[in-house]
Amino acid sequence: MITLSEENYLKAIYHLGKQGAAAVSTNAIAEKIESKASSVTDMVKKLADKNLAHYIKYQGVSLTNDGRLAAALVVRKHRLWEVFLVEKLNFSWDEVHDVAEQLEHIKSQKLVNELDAFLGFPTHDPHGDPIPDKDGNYAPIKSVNILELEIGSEGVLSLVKDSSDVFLKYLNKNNLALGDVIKVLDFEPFDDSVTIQTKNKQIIISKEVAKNLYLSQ
Amino acid sequence: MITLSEENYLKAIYHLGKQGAAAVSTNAIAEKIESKASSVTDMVKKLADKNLAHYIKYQGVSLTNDGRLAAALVVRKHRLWEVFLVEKLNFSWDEVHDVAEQLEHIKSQKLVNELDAFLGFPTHDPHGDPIPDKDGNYAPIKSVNILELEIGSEGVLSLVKDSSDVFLKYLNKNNLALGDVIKVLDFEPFDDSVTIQTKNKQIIISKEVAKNLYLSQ
DNA sequence: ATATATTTTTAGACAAGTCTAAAAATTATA
DNA sequence: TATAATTTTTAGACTTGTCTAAAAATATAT
Ligand SMILES: [Mn+2]
Ligand SMILES: [Mn+2]
Ligand SMILES: [Mn+2]
Ligand SMILES: [Mn+2]
Repeated sequence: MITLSEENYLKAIYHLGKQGAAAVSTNAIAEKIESKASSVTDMVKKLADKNLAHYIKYQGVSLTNDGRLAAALVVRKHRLWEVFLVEKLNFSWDEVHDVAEQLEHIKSQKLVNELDAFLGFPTHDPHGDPIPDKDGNYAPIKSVNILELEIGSEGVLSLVKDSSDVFLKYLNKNNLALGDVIKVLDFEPFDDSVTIQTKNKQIIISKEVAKNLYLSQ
Repeated sequence: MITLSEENYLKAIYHLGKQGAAAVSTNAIAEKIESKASSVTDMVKKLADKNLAHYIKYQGVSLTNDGRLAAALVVRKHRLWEVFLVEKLNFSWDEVHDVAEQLEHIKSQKLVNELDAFLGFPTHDPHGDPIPDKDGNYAPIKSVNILELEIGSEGVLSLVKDSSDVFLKYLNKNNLALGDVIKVLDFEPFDDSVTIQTKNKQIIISKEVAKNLYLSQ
């Protein structure tokens, strides 16, 4: 049995492991999970004892196959619940995260799979993140960050990397939503801001914002 | 903030308080919650400290208004989730309890109220139990136990008091479900068993079974 | 290569929730 | 009403998950 706390650590390691090196550092986990390095060390030992993580003192952590599957299944639940909240319960995309953080820990195979079916087997959550299947797999992400595009190129906004409500409210305020067609008009060398066009309107977005927007096609 | 454990104790006291005396005994709570009397004593002190329960040493426990509302809201969530699982996710009535035990602790006002609306403001759960509203109130139960009826009287099965999967599977096996029209044909004095008719079929049910079946109209 | 800064681990403490065993209070019985 | 049985509480211990402060290891900079 994997506890709620263990699940949160597995998920943190899973996410940190994606965007970076093979081994994840104690401090990185502590920051992500808003705890302290010493707590992470303790927990990581437990995960290693349960064969969910590889751990070498001072060398960082990585997930075993079992650990990665367990983490992916938590992420699967998180994202399916987010879809449920938005599609069925009138939540907006900036309201779902905290509730999904609770719902992702509910233990019931049948519940997850029936929920998946009820939602029509969605492939992405309301923020464009892919939903792992029961084996923890998902289709590779094909969208590319705005900063890597050429001037004049166009695409559909299909993933926002930051799912914090502050960022999502910013997007709401600027009338930007998943599915919008966006055209890159200019890159400003001074501050790396980007001018984009969407819905016949031009707006300038900062580098920090651009870093979180991914277009496809 | 009320913890998960505190919610479970509140619920136990709430349920025990209904079908009996004003003050609930330590042992009764321990049995219901499958813990030990000493654990109950500890927890009950905490509930009293938080003004959720009235507690006098050796004299038992009862809920304050705050405690009763908190308990009713947990019960509300439990029953709404049971309806969701049966109506939307193809669970049968003997599969919902354990999952609802987890879901009832999810904290989100919006979630509960949107779920309620999504389900069409149901008044009863899949076992016929009433669903409290946001103020913890529900319409008084008007159904009456089979053992209290006269021979020849007829009614609709509208509440099963025992929601354990063993009992519900027994009902499934005997093709008895909520909404069935049932007629009382005979009471056997020897063992208090009851002969009933439903769907043009006669069956004999034991006293233990009859105690859990409530008919309305 | 050595000294300094940073990261990570260890040691020890604490809160929540639980348990067993013993003591105290209440209730039942003779 | 005195004694026995039962219930409830207390005392002390244990687990999980967390923290702070100090020690140890690793990384960085001269
Ligand atoms: Mn999320
Ligand atoms: Mn998301
Ligand atoms: Mn139930
Ligand atoms: Mn029920």
